[in-house]
Amino acid sequence: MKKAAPVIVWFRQDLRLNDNPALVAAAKTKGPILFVYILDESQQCWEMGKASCWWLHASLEQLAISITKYYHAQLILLKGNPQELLEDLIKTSAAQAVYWNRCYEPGVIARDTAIKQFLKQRNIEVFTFNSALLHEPWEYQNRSKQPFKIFTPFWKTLQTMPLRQPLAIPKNIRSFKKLTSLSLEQLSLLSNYPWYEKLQNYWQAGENSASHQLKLFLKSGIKGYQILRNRPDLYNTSRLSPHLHFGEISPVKIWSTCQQTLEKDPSLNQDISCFLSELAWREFSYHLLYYQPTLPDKPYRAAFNKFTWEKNEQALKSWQQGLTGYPIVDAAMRELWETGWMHNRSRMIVASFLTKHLLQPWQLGEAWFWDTLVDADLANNAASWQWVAGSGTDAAPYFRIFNPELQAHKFDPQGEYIKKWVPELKLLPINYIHAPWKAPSAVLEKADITLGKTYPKPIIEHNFARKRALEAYRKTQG
DNA sequence: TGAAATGTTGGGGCG
DNA sequence: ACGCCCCAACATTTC
Repeated sequence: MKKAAPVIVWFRQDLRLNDNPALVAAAKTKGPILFVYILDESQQCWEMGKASCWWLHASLEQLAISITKYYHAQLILLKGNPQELLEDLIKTSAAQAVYWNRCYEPGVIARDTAIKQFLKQRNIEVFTFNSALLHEPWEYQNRSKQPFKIFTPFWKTLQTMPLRQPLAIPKNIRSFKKLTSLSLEQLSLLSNYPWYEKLQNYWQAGENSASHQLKLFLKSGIKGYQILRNRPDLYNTSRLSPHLHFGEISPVKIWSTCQQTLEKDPSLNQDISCFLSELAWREFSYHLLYYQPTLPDKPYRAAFNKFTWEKNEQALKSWQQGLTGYPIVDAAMRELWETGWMHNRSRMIVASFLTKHLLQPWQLGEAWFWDTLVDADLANNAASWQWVAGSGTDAAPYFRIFNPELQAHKFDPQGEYIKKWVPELKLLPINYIHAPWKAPSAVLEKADITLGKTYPKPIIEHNFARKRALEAYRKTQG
């Protein structure tokens, strides 16, 4: 029998061996496999944020370990222009086919389409798969065969669509020997200043960790999720977002594990359904981005093109640094800076504050999140900012302006979230911790606080901001 | 996956 | 006992 030709498995945002369709398909060829990751420096796609770079570095390290452990093989690391690097690799290895799992950022789609065409012209086979989504963005259709614009019918449709089972790690594959690779350090994903060391206190990248996190969540976080997911002071969200973004775990795996958990404990029905609907929001974002490639830059609804934002560097900076004088906003922004992540309720509150209280363009908030979040994801980030700003489809209505003080009382009733992230307020009694500007001077003094010195006065007054936003937003109607 | 303004109701104080 | 007012509690409307 003729010996099977070598094949390339090109890892991208699928940094796992479990449930990896491209890897499974490549293994079936029986040819020796080259495992490759290419850091794209061809400027064709959205440049990664700094927190994402840190995560990628850690995730690649884990993937390389897994590949060594399972296959006694090496993950080849490269950087530069993917098309040129693949061409070189094919020349030196005599590989006959390239396997990859699809990505969905508009720039990446364009890049991959070109590479696929380029390779096919050279008689190299290309096989691509869905590993990152429950269903392909183009597989969702509403009753009139159009893309969805509203979440609820999208979610209903998703639940009726048959879903594949997760795939096991392929065994007994042959790996390609004699390779040259850059070292992980040579990818230069980490900056010289080790700011990111703090992130190591909160996160462990890699598919083992992702799978462990899912188990932990289903064991101790899912019960009561429907209510408790809104509490930034508690640990009741899955925190799987960065793992999902880099493909360390697949949504198919999450879905199927949830179904298994539900079978064991039917009383979790509401909570699991609610959690899966959050996964569906992720799908919805990808669906929107696929049909609206300008989603990250331009308002979905054209009426917002003429919106009169009040650009203000100082206001933006106060928001970024967590110095707005509104404890819940500041706690959230500092949580982000410290951990590279922010609770979803907090994200809504700070996004509402930036776009509505401060009237800063949502793109500025989006850019800050892009740089600082370890789970920064083009589709989710863009869709979510537009949702809050009101410029998206099926968005929050323009008049929905969060009152930071009320939100704080509702979702951080004991003030624990504030105490954790805004420690200079920790001595304030609960009835003032969410609104220190209301505290009598004796109370402030006792709590060791001087407003304007140890903690800022509110940079904007709520009622004034609310009315100003309503006025500005009203013009986008009709 | 709001908040604020406005409207309604009903119990209690009081003349 | 009755009408009147107050206002909390809840409901509805508006932004």
